[in-house]
Amino acid sequence: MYFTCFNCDLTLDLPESTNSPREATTCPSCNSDLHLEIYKKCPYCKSFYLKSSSRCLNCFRTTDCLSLQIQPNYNYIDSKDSYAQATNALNEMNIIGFDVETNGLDPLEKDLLLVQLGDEEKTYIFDPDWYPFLSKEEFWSNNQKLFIAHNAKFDLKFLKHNLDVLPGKIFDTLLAERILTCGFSRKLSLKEVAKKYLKLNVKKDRRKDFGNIRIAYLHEYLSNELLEYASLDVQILPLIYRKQNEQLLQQDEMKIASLEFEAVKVIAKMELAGIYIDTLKWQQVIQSNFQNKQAAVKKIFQILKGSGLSTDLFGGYIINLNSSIEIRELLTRFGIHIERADDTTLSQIKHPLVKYVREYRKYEKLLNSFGDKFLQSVRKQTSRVHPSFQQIGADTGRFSCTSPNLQQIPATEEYRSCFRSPKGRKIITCDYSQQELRVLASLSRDPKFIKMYKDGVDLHTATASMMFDIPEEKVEKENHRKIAKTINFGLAYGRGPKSLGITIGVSEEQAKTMIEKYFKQFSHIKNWLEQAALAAQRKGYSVTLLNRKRYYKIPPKSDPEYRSILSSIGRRGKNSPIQGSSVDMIKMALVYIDKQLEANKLDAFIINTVHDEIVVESSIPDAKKAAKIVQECMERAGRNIAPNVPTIAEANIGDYWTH
DNA sequence: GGGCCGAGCCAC
DNA sequence: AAACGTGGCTCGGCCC
Repeated sequence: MYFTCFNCDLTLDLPESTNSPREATTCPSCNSDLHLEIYKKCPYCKSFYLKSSSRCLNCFRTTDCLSLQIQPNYNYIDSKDSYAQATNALNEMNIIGFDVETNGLDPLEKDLLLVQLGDEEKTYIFDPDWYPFLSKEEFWSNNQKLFIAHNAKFDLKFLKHNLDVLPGKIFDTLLAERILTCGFSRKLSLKEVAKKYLKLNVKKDRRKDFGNIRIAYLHEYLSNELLEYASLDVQILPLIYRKQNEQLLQQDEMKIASLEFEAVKVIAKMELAGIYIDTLKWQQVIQSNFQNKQAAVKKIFQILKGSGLSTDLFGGYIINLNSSIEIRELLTRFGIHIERADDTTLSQIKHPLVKYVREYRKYEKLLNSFGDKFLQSVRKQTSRVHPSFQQIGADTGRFSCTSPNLQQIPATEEYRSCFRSPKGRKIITCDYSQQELRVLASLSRDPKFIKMYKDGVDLHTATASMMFDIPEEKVEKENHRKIAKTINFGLAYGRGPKSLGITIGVSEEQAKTMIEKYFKQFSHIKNWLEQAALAAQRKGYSVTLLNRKRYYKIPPKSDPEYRSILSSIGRRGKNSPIQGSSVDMIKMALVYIDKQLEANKLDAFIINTVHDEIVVESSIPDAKKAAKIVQECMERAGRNIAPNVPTIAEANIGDYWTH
């Protein structure tokens, strides 16, 4: 039995009979009599991990991988009889593997070629002839049945678009794997997952096989081999499910998994719905920012000319204003020496040239990231964009978004107003008020912080009043309140005195004093943050209010980066429960909203979500009702996740996405 | 001509 | 003694 001293990291091999790990055993190295925990040695990577843990936190392997032989076995449905046989069998199954084959990734542009349903014994393969019948089957919505899919979002989008049905209960083996190994690994493909749990080598990606098939010639292309592989993909799903389900129970992550499995349906619908773009307005914005950029360029070259230095100061070619190297070089010629040419550095230099370079960059960035290229992802027929959300994109549980990333649209009316409602409809924007700070209040149970939220006072003013010990009416907005606000928001990031000092323009020493004043008032927050950092470093993971876990790779003490990695884990350990619990909350809200809008048969649907915000498109007559539902659902999720702190969501009905 | 990476910057 | 958390996109610059 191995023990590790958390004070000095010495690992001891002690006899099995040693009593409770928490007992005051003295460490022979540092004499610490605390912090001893029993460790097991991993048979694969030989590292140590907590005895109570079900898997090695270093390599994440379990010792109970099974080896199995599995033979493809399928029924290709080609008659009324075989269809009846298949649906009878499916009606009897409680665990149903579910997969589809398509000739492309975009459900709005490409075809659903096959739908495969079955268990580990047999797969029933349905071609498009059967969709009209299949769509009427009631097993889809039967809550006794669990549909197992790998990356269900993909299959659900094609199913919804072609058959207009969605399964009631889903288990997504990709999401399950992400939950189980969050922060440790991103080996999420079916191939990797099958290898891990079944020691099975699944053949290559099926997409390439089906990619070129045109639906009219489907039958000519389908070979036994193709169908066998399509069948195997389904047959292994229930097997993987059983293994992962057990792991989820062991790691106490069933609750968070159930939430993610409910949410995946909502995300699939949201991606299909897309968001309407006023492309004309978008082009006008591009035009105006292009002119702004040109104006900055003109100013820059005027200054260059006026300085006596010509534009060929780079050996005959004109300076590339997009190159930070060349910008730095240029500034050197003007007697300005900088190490980095980023905006924070440039913002401290008072020089007209620098001013216009910053101006140029600003518009160049907007034109590049939010220019013509963005319009390419707009679907011409409908003038809508259909971005791709990664449901657990960040290790904290947050969504990430691509093609295009709707979570980084500039928060200005100029850009946001391009995301509008089509004619005769409305946009509802609803966001949580200070979501992360309220979550921190809930996590830390700080009585003063919670009271401020219960009293509904201005949080930053009230914290300023307390930390500077002055009445609220004496709090200066640009001084005390600003400092309090900066500290409040910095808490969730593990921000230190140096960075705080730079932001509010005081010395590091002064910043340190202010943080001390702050923590003197909010000692529970101080304690919680410290404990969260320590827990992450010691246990190797953080947890959210719904027990979502994020694992950390703890380096060996011999790692030259050991100290810096460990403090990084400390900061992430502070941030992850806050950010992650906020994620739990908004995902729960998304599920509630989707259910309520449907239950009330409203012509309204979710079109976007950005961390603490949900955007819904609605018909005009339903808008008020929908907005009320959105707000209520968000607040209900707040009460569920953080019951000890009031959660406020603010809804706005308008013609476009507001901020 | 494509892949990769860091710099820089957009969001919350 | 420090050290601001989570992403995606585009570009320059370098490599093969």
